[in-house]
Amino acid sequence: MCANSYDLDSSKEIEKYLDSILSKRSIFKNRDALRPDFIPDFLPHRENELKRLSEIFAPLLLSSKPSNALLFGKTGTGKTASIKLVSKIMLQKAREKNINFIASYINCRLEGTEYRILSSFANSLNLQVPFTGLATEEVLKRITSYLQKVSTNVLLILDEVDTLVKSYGDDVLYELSRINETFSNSRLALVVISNDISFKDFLDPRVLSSLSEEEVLFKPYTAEELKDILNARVELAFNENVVSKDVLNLVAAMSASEHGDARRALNLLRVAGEIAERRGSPVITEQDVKEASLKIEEDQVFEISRTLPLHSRLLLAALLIFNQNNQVPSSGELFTKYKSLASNLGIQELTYRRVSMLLNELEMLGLIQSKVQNMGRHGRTRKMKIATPLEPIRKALSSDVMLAQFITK
DNA sequence: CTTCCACAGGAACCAGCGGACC
DNA sequence: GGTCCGCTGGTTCCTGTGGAAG
Repeated sequence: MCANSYDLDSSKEIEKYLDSILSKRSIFKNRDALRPDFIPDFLPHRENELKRLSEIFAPLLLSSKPSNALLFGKTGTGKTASIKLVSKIMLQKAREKNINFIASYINCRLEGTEYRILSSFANSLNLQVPFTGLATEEVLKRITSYLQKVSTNVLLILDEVDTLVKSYGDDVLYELSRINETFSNSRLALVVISNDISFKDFLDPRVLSSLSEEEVLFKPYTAEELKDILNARVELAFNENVVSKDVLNLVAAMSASEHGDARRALNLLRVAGEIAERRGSPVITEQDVKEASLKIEEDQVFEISRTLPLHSRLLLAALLIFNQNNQVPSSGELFTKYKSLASNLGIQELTYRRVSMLLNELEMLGLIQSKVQNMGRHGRTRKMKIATPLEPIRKALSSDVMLAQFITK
């Protein structure tokens, strides 16, 4: 009985809540237009780059071998969007004219290893390859003999290739860049995208010369350019008069100061929209934008800390304890603290060497910050501290049953 | 000027897993 | 069923180093 009336009440509550949401006119027309994987048909301020790219790869549709290309630029400068747009249009053209054409997009950071990149490539060619068990060279061999057999034109896009090169070297790039020599019936053009120009230093000169037959540089957007991009996207994403000029300027200015990253600007706008929507407001205010900016950072920190592996979380907890007492520990002191937490929980602690690597990873994630300090006779050490707001970290760690006991309010 | 600390971080190696292939 | 493979997540061993103390 009791449970029943409870159910009744809460279902009424939910209904009321849903009604109130549905009755409100959403400020969004198409929320997805602000998502990072959305590829618009119009990319402002990338006209030159788009033209270059289509010139470079047009020969593929005439079944002749085009140059390989190297695309550079910081994150959020439109590299991925541009090449995806070009390949999308090439695909349409190829279909119209009945030409064999495959565009294969692979993100090297997400795939992670040489083997997975090649097997993902194979799968995109409709060539089934087991996800483990084969030698990497075997996968490559299967790909080449398949391409020899089917006779097609392939645009292979390797995004964020710097992460691959830094941990595995350029072997795969070398093989792929000369893959055309091994078959005569197909053509393959390689597009390599990197956030980091210095990655060229890691390449063998032969690989470099083959990859950089064409180079396209993507400059960061200025605040003015960001405004145009936002404007174009606001029309797709929001209903009329939701985003004022002032708000748009603010978003553009905030993002331009963060290296002209369009992806982040769009994300900021989306989150600000969601905040306004939840508030029941018909328009986005500057306050919403500021709140959104804070929320984005805090959510990121929370999510990263929550999903860290056990020993990294232990390290973070140890550092949090120091920071809460306004202490900035050395790496050695932090290690000692970490060991005591671990033994407290009956967990086998890792070696100092490994811990040192985990700390580096935490620093790469932007969670912690270290400063080398020389103490002469007393050696050299890194002073460690948390580099983000403490609250989301505290929240993430105390939601962990095991760690909660160490985290004080 | 030399010494020497408290680490940083590279290199090589290992165990265990899931899986392919013959 | 034995041998090979890639990959993760470690360990062991080692060399390198800035600058205050001596």
